[in-house]
Amino acid sequence: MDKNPENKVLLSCSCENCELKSLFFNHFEKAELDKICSDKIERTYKKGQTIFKQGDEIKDFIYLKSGLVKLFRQTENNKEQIIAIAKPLDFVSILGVFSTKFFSYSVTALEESVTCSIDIKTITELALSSSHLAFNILEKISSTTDRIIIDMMNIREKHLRGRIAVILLQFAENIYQKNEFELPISRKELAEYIGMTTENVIRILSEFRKDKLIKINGKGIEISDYLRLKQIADFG
Amino acid sequence: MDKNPENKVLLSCSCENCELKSLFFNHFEKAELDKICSDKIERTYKKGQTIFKQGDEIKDFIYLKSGLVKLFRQTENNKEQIIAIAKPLDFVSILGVFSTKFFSYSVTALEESVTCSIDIKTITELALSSSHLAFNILEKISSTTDRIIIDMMNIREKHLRGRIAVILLQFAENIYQKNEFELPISRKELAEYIGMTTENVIRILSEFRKDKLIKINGKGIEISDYLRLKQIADFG
DNA sequence: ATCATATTATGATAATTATCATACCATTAA
DNA sequence: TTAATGGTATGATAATTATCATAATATGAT
Repeated sequence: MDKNPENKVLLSCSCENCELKSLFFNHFEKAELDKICSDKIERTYKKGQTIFKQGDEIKDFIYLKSGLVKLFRQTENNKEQIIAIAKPLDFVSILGVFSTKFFSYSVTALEESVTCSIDIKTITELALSSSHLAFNILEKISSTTDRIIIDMMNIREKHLRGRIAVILLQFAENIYQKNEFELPISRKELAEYIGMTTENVIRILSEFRKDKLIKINGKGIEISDYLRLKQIADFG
Repeated sequence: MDKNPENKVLLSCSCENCELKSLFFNHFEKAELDKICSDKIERTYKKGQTIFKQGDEIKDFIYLKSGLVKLFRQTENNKEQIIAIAKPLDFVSILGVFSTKFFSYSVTALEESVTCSIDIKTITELALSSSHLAFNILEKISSTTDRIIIDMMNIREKHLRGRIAVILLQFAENIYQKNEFELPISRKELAEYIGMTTENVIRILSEFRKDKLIKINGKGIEISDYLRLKQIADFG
């Protein structure tokens, strides 16, 4: 595949079968779709590469076609917090994308990922000319941020074991749809995600292993006792 | 003022000067505005009254005209968490209002409050026929939920003293725009808001009083040493 | 390969926070 | 009026979590 130094891959238009289309552009005529297609830019990022940084100007409306990315921010005291992990069909640009000029968070790829970007001016004009599009974006963005808020509140009320259980189940159920998966982030990042220290993340994963709730092999996790883990996630 | 048992007050239409208009309906013709006005319902709630409950069907799109309300939810284990405190011009229906059928949280008035409701079907139809409206709602809702997410993450990384400092400054700066105000919620609710126990909220308020950062008189709070409180909010 | 660095791992200890107990005060119901 | 209730207040103790130290393993760069 042909790559330029900026990880920019201009593909010939193939929006016909894109899931983005069925989510947002169903109400468009072919001519309008072609316009969007010709304006969109697909970019490929390797694991660890930055898609944009906190403080960057918001130039594009970005959507994840494939792969997995993390949204994170730097706190006032230079600690990192993971806000969310986005999977295909999720927005990468959510927070403030239509209400501020600069990103309040960064995004990096956790695995090889492909994004689809549309110039923010173009999508804004489109949204202002198509209420269906605006409404679809509204629905999608607000359900995403709602999910983030509810998840954060659920995590907050739990002790460390409960937090780890919740997050493992989230990976198994929402991201990989499997009881066996490779953690896409380090223990340190896991800690930044659910508000605890790296040492305690490691410690509790070890406990879970000793308690035969999970099997661990480096980043590989297998959930061996789903029900008990669920119990801990809900009440422990 | 004329009240029926359901706290419903049907006012003669006076949307001309309503702030809602300048926020969302600038692009409407007079005829359309009149339609909205005739459909809208204003309701007055006394302190402590419920506006809607977690699990209720979402029938209206609700907006706070005056007063102060709290948005809160019941966790799996029947503890309450305050999600946000909404002030005039804020939405009361944010989370999931266009993406789910039932409210995932409750709202009650913290002081005498007036809401303006528009039937959810009506506003949905309007949003689907006016991209400007849809876009304005998108902007407003997403900036509100963004604020909630960032605030929650800021609170999370802090120790108890920092959390109390942050929340006191939030009341002073965002809600009352004064260094002296009456707390609209109890210590217990404060605890539910920032994820700590009631006893520790009380304890730390006492500490702040002893350290001459604030003056306390029941629910009355006066910030005496803004700079030091700010310091604690940022780094303590 | 070898060095440097980051990640994973575990224990000991310190710091933070929650829980339990008690008391006082204000408000409301009987 | 008294009794009951809920909010505020404070101390003692227990539980939870973070920090510090150290080491083994893995990863990446040269």
